[in-house]
Amino acid sequence: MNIRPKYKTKQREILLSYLQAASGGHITASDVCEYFRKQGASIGQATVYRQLESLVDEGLVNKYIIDSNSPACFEYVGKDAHEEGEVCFHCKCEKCGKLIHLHCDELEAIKDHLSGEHHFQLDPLRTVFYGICEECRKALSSGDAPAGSSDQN
Amino acid sequence: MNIRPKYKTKQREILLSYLQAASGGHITASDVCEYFRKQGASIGQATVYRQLESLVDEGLVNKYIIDSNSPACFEYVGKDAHEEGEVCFHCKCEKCGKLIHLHCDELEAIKDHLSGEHHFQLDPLRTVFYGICEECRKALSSGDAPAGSSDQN
DNA sequence: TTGCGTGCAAAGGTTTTGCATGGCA
DNA sequence: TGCCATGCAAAACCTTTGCACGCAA
Repeated sequence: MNIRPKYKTKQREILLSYLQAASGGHITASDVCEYFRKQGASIGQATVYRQLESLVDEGLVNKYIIDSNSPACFEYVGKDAHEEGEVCFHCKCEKCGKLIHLHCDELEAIKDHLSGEHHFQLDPLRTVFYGICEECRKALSSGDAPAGSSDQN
Repeated sequence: MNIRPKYKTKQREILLSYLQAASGGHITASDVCEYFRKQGASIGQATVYRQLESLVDEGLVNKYIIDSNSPACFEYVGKDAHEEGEVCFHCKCEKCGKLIHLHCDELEAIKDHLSGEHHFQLDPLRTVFYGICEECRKALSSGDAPAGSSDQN
């Protein structure tokens, strides 16, 4: 939550608009670099990481760490969501690696439960539910390997 | 959940007994290497990672990722918890690194909820709730940094 | 003009991989 | 004996850092 002076640079604007456009999706640092390349613009990876870090500090962007050896994901959440109690949970399929994005009151309730009963202040931003997604479960029960499985991360 | 043939090697046994002895604590790959060195035994880091991966696959050990650029932590959870329907959830304090074990019906209920409503089959063994534990929250709200803060892997 | 932001390249650290050897069953 | 596990070293990977230059204010 470092509020430091911010210049309005071209890189920051493009990055921010990209994140906003992809709102609800998950973007990695290398996605950002690729996007800039496609736009004909260019950016150094160091800048990407530094800008993303700033945006996370400012609360405009969330950072998710799904697995230790896959790159961190970023997602634009905006100022409102940050100030609101807007909570978002993530489910990660252990089989196909898919990341599912959930807004759900019942899940939010566990936040209160953990806080009230277990005195633990849940951080939904960092918490990822691991398990098996619908397609993979179907594929598993219907015999064997799903279509494009075998991946992971 | 790969059940592959397992040989009972010296390295595996020492590693497993170390993890069991440190049950409830969190251990990194380099901790393991150091432990072997102290024991007069030796092990290659590749073996450490490979064994840990196997143990995680078997459900004997859980893997926790606290921060993208700090090493992953491992913890022995045992076979019983895995084979029984006995569900155990883990809360990890992002501040002090403490790992809290929870047996709780309400948390188990989210398993059914995710399955019923979101068609996602939760794997409690892999899932870790991240957040702030009671002591750290108190320490944070009561002014500033807690006693031995600033740590965390 | 000031000093933050940028870019390049190199470093940092963790984790993975290839290949020959050793050891369990 | 057959195969898996091991160990070493090197690679791969994401991310951070140093330093000089460019650009916003």
